[in-house]
Amino acid sequence: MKLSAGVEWALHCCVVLSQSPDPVPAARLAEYHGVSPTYLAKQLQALTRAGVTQSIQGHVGGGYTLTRDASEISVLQVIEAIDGDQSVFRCTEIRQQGAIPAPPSTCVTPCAIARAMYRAEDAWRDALAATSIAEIAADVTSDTHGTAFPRLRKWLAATGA
Amino acid sequence: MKLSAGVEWALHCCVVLSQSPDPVPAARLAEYHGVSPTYLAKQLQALTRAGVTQSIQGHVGGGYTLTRDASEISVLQVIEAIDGDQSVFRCTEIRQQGAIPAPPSTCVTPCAIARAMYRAEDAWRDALAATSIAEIAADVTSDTHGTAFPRLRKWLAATGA
DNA sequence: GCCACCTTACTCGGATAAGGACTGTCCGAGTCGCTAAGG
DNA sequence: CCTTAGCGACTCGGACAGTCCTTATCCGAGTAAGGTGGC
Repeated sequence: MKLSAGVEWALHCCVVLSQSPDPVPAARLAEYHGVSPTYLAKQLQALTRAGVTQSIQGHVGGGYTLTRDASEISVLQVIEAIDGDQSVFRCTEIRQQGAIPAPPSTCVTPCAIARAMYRAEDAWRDALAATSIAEIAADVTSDTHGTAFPRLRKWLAATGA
Repeated sequence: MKLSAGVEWALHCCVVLSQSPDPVPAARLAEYHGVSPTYLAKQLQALTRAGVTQSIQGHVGGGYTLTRDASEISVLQVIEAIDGDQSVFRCTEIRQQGAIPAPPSTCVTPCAIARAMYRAEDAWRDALAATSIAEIAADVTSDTHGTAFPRLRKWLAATGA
């Protein structure tokens, strides 16, 4: 089990976008992070489809912006935008197959194994839903002693002009 | 992101093994669950490598048994045996790449994004580690009003004899 | 001088190949019980 | 009748293809600004 690399990229992009009032083009985000521009574009499109970001097409000052304040965007929303909102564990109901299949009447609730997996998954989702992009940005600020984002904004303004 | 189907199989097999004092061959487990015998064998071998099960080779009464009481085997141990114990989220340290790389001196700790992901993952692992195979077996018993395991043991004895 | 049109440059968007992991399979290695021959 | 060597059947174990999804890429669709020609 592994999480798509695009999730990491998308999260970093959301943090960057939270620091820029102006739209930022996909190519600029890719250049800033040193990743594939075309593949990053795919992730940004997914974010837009999920309503996390919005895009301004055509027009020189175009690019991507967040649709709402960074404090209103959770890490979980970004992950589900990229990776899908389907469950990590998928019960195939093998209890209803094989030599001694369980009668459907006893299968109105998920099997005990699936319940345990779903419980753990809920704990995972809760933790991710409780963390917002704004909180991560605040952590980055304290990690870098406030140096990261001013430099970022300066770079964005320089390349944008 | 998705969890291997082998994880579900392995969990079901552990529950079955917890109900059988005698070794159960891989082919019998596959027949009981209605899954591919050869692929299930692969999962059982992984469980043995991880020390969750032990195998008795040769000799007609051979097969797999649990290495310890089902209450001492957590769901997490089974998952890690099949799927590996590597982290779901893998930080590629893109903060140190691109246009404005972070100096390594500020990267002694994981970046804020990775920390958030690891926190959520710890919550997931904690929930899985807190659930044992014995608890799942107890849930199955109550789900089926105590009918499932007697029938299972009878079937195992019948086909084994 | 003013307006409308066209060209242009820039941006996103979806459809299209390559690589790797999960899925599924096969045959060889190992071990104990049974059989049969010899003492 | 007892012992022992050989045979056989059954089991696990690791090495080998097929298929789906992730990764990576390309070209087309859309938009607004700026220039140009006409009125």
